[in-house]
Amino acid sequence: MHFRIDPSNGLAIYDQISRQIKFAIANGALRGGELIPSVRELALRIAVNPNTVARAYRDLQVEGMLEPVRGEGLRVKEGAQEGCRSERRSLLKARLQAAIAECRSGGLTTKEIRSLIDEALQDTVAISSIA
Amino acid sequence: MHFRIDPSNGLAIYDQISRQIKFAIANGALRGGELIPSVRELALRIAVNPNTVARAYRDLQVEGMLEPVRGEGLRVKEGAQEGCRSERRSLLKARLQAAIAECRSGGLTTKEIRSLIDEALQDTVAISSIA
DNA sequence: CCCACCGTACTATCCAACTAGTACAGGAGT
DNA sequence: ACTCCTGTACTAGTTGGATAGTACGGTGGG
Repeated sequence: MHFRIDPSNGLAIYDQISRQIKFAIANGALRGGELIPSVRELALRIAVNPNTVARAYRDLQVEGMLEPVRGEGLRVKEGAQEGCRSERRSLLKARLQAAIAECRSGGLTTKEIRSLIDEALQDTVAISSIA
Repeated sequence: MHFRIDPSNGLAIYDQISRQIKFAIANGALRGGELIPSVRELALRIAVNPNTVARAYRDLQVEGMLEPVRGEGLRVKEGAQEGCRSERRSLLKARLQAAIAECRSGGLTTKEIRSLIDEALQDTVAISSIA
């Protein structure tokens, strides 16, 4: 479970946290029944205020992805993976749509957009292989 | 010159304004020597505070895209198009890269990302043909 | 000359997000 | 029983973005 928080991302930090946890559940990095990092530990790890992490966890509970275990922490709900997979898809699609819509309103043709996307795909391959 | 402002975009409003003006210069909707809409007029049109528009205009002056004309307003600088074109490219590429990077960190394969992108490209075609 | 408009500047206010610090009830492990 | 850790709750302060309102110097046109 590795986190990457970017304060200048536009997205609120607690949103970035909850998204990344959803993604981790979606791809099996976190499984049903497994305990997630405690509020204080995660806050320390990603250098963020504990309240911000708690806010993300609360959101995830409301959405039914996590459940509390008395005295131990928060656990990934059994069967949360399907929900996370479909939500991951729609979240990421919305993000791609927004970026592409801005390209269109900027006057780029579909062809030009495709070429930009190909560049970006290659660049991000390079980045993720470094990291 | 048509503007579309989305307050929940993550981007600050003044950034959205300056970006869209750069894009308009890039694709020739605004040409060198042409006066841009006044602070007060644009603010009224997009239902935003004049200060916010003024902030965007100030930024564009600092970046060398606009120049003041005493008593008349702000004018697109002669030869600003090239700069705007290259900047449009890098701004949009950065946005696409960020979206794709989030897909990758979410555990999607390049193939899955491509399929999502194709969907998004189709959807935004539909949207822009409506608008 | 005068009025309308231009950009610019400034202060005050509001709000959401985030930070900071503290406190509390409950269970685990020893 | 004691200590440590868990989530949760609360107040207070900070920051950045946006709003509201006002004011100023400069210019164009009637």
